[in-house]
Amino acid sequence: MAKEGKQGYVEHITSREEDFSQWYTDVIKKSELVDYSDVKGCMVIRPYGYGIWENIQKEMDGRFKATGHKNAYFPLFIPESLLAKEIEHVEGFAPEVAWVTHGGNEKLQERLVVRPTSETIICSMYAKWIQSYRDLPVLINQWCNVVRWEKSTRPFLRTSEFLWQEGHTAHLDYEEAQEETLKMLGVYEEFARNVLAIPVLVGKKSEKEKFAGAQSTYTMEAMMQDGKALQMGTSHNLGEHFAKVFDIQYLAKDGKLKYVNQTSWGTSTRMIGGIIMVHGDERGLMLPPKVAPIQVTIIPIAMHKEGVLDKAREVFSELQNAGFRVELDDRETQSAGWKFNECELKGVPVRLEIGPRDIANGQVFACRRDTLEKQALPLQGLAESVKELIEDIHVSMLEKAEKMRDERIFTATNFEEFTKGIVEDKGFVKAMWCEERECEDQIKEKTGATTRCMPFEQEQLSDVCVHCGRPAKSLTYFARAY
RNA sequence: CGGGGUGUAGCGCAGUCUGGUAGCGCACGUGCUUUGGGAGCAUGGGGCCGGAGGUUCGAAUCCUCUCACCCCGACCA
Repeated sequence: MAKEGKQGYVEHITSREEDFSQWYTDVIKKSELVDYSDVKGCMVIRPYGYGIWENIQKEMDGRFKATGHKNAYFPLFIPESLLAKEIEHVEGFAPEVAWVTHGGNEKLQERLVVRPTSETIICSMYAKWIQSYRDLPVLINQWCNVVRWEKSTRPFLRTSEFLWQEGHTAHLDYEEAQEETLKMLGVYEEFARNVLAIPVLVGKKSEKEKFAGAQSTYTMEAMMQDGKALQMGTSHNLGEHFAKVFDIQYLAKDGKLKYVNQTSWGTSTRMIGGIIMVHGDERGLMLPPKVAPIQVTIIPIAMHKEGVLDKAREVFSELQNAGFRVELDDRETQSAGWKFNECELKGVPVRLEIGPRDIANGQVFACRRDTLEKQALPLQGLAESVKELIEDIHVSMLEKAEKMRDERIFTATNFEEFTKGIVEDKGFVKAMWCEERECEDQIKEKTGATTRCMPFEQEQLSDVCVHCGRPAKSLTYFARAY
């Protein structure tokens, strides 16, 4: 933010309290994460924004390798007949698929859909690949783009085209598939916490909210600073459903022909939207150090003075060799103050200032993005202190997000409390629920909230269903959602 | 698809009510001085006012029709 009365400030960001939605739009544009394209609902991810995605990919892919998954690639186009094989699935996605009707000037015999997800094309291949129990499990992931022709769109949160990873596995039986489903949900949860510094709620989706064609869907839900929920990842146990449709059978040890049990799980560029809405503040982005494209920016002060630039370059090399993603901002065209503000807008975790005064004292001046606290760090052992600083930033960002989330989770044992939690306090509400669809619809209509997830650890809050008076079955989180 | 808004320089806007041939801030070019929280002075370049039609001597401004985008809802990672 600019100082009052100071001429020449560049960016103004709408206050979060004033208009969270506008704040979000301002931040992503002004920090150069994305731009709007000419095609409605498609975003241009600029290099700085893509850098976050690259780091997410790297971190997550490492985890997939550790759990034995391999990457592969399947086609962008899916023949209509293939998609249409699974009726529940096609009904779930039909309203939002993009069709290819022509190849060059010729009309195609059969229309193609641009994949909204790849279950069908992958299953059709699995049917060929899997013959025996010896071929199982199949553990494959793909990084790709998918297209869903959404009616209304928002950068990162809901775009016509988005980047994601989708894991597709095939297993011997239901139990093994279930284990895989929960294992990958666990991987996502750990990733969100340890990489994105976002604490999530995990649990099961209601029948209404579950994936088209899945036996059961599990989710991780994060709370944004305006109290709305963002689904940041899902993991589905598909059971034998797709196997029966696509005829994926194997010969078991006992000589019987059996259907495989499958899972699929995915996370997308939506997570970047989550990072922005969980951590950002009045100055702009605040990136968790593990995904920040630039972890440290070095800003030389009074660059023209003897030795300043040399020392800055020295520090740059030292940190780079120590493995940090570091940038030396030696542009002569911008003033130091301008660079400070830009760093904050773009959410760089650590800013180092090096000026004549610091050099004389054998130190650099460090400012951390999360608290904006400044401290002098001795040049001696700098890489180590920066490492500690960065680790500390991650921890304190996570703690802050955790506090923010917990403060806005309310418990309701009747509908008055429920409405208050959703409408007035604008948060998540924990309540007992009868698991009836009708009840879910009424809640949506009256409060705007949807069921987010049913947690694994069940506790008994009240015997009365929150709304409709039928016997309560499950503890459930409700919230408005993005 | 409903409800609300906005289209004027690269970005953000004023001007529209009450028609008179387009202005401000930032950004950009050049020169000098600056550089520890968005620098200063001087000087310069850039717009057929979203599009089409109409009214008028004259339209950014009034009328009609269109197109695009944004926000809030219904649908979704």
